[in-house]
Amino acid sequence: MIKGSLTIEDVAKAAGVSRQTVSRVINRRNNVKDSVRKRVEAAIDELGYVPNAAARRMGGARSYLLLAVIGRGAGAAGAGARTGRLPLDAMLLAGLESCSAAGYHILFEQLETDREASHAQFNRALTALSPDGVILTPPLEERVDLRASVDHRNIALECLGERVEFGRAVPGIDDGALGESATRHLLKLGHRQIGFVTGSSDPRRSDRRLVGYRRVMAQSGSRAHRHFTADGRLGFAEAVALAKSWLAPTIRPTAIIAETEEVALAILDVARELKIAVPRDLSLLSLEERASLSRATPAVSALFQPYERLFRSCCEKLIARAEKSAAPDPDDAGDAFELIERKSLAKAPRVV
Amino acid sequence: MIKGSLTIEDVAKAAGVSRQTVSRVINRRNNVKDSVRKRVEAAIDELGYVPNAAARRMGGARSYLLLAVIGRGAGAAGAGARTGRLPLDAMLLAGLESCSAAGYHILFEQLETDREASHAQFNRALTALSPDGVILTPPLEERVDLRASVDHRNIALECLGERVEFGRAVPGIDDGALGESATRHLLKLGHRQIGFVTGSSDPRRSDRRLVGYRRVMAQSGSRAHRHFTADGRLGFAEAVALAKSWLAPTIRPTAIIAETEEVALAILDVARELKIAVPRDLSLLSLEERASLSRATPAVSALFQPYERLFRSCCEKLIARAEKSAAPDPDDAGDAFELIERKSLAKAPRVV
DNA sequence: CTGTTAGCGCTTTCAG
DNA sequence: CTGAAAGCGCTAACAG
Repeated sequence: MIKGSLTIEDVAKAAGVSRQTVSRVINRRNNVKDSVRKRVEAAIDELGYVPNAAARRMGGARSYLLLAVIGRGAGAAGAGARTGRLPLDAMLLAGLESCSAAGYHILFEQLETDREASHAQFNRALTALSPDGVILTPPLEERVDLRASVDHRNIALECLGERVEFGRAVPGIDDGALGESATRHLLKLGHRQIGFVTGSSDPRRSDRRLVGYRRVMAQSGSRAHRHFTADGRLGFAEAVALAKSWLAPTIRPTAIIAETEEVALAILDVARELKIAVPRDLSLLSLEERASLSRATPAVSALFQPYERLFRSCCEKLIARAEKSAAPDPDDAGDAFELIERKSLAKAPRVV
Repeated sequence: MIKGSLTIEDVAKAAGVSRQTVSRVINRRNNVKDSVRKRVEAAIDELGYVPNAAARRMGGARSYLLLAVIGRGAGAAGAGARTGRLPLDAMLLAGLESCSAAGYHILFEQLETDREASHAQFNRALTALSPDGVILTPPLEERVDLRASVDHRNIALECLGERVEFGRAVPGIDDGALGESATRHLLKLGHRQIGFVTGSSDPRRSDRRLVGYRRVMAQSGSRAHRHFTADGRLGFAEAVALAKSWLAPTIRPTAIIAETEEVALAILDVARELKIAVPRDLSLLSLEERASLSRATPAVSALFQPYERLFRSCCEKLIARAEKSAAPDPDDAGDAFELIERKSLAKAPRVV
């Protein structure tokens, strides 16, 4: 049988108080006498009462729901994680963890491609669910219309990361800094001829990374970025061809930054074929982290954006705001990027 | 400003009907005159009205929510998909797709390890969310206590796949059949000396697959399964050692079934080291599909369970039940397993 | 500190 | 076929 649903009323009766008092207890209000609170808590435990989320929402309070929005082409497709995309599985798990700890729940919504249609879809989700917070994942943070919708409904919003553009802080992961950071790392190892191979599924992000790379290269006085750079979005085959055209001549890069795992692995293959020893003759750095990099020979180092951590942090901030509690310690934000040093990085060879 | 929330009442006024009629229209009841229905629909469109899910639930109707439950250790951890686990990202995307098409939403919940605690957590989620349907993912379908909870609340339940055990159909993916199927495939290619290397994170599933393998091997009259089988759960290092001990001697398997992508890649490495040509001298079949298999040399074939499709099918069934509409065509269930033939399979060599 | 009174937005009755 | 009434379980806003 369906048990007629255990309600706040049942608990109130059992504890001999009004349901409002029970409500105060479950919402951790501080205006309840300790002895009463204990009595109520005991009743809750004994009956196994759990407040109903929908009813709470109806009461005019929070919905205890967070909404994470992803674009088409985010995450994996088919079998295994595709390259150049969001690590959805890790993000989901991170979200579940931070939410369940606080009694929240997280929902995902994947937006259609069409701009207008996706906006409508977004609005629909917003009003149907009335979440307490929304997370816009890359590259959706650029969608001003979506941000406006959230704002208009007075819902808390978070995006993954933040960067400075034209002197202003804008939401979104700092791809430029990633490009810079990777380039600097290689420069520090003595490399001057550093190449950059794109491959991400999002050309705008590729461009920003490329800009960061070029900036640092120019500053360093190297001109390699004029030769060893691919401008457009590259498929796997083009990446291979490009790598070959770079690595076959005598004057070639001593280090390459690969935007994706796939491209990194492709370059590794090309190097092996051309009998260029990695890392002795060629250093390789991937801007995307995947398990397969650690199993390659040699294992490929990666400098990457901590999506999982960023996502978790978004959830926590949103929950904190909803609970009106202090925001989680910003100190634990950690580094902007994570570096996993494996076997593909070495000092630049003496002779180029 | 918060727009005072567009309600069913507003639509009713705009269309000049009672809110009950509007309710009937949005719930696709058939007892509404066509002209009235059109008027209401026009009003809905014009105002951009979207029914609030929480309120609908409160009205005593469906919640339009599906709950997918996963165990600890499911899905990926850290960067990139771990091996021997659920392709969570693909499942999430599949779920989002089938749900959003029907106006539903799907939530995930990851259960703690402890049995009792996880049961409590499950119950909490169930009563807090009151979902219209629940999906138990492997290996949770074995948890009788969870199934009972769902049943008790009269909530629809689906699990990934179904198999026969002791003559009865039980929920859960048919791992035994996967083992059998893989073995048969290799047998058909003329192989007799077929090895099986485990590596899954779930020993119970490994065992079932192993049993299937052994059954078919025994039927075929081969005794290879007595020699080329690993019984326990293998880590990567052990898998490598095992593969070496098999492949070094003159009498060795001509084909190996690898339970995970990781193990498959390990065997590939060992074979290369030992100068055993794949697939000429050794065929390799992975029971797990990952993108990296396609990029290995040679690319590794895989016979695997269609988690994504199964998950989607669960969502669809649940929604159909909630809508009391006919269940989706069972014909489109597709094959039990999917085979991706790549370059690692060949006929058995003449001489062993 | 505690209880009372109103709803939240929708759907189930049940009458017309 | 349509409308009116009642209430889902909870929480704001007010009284005490």
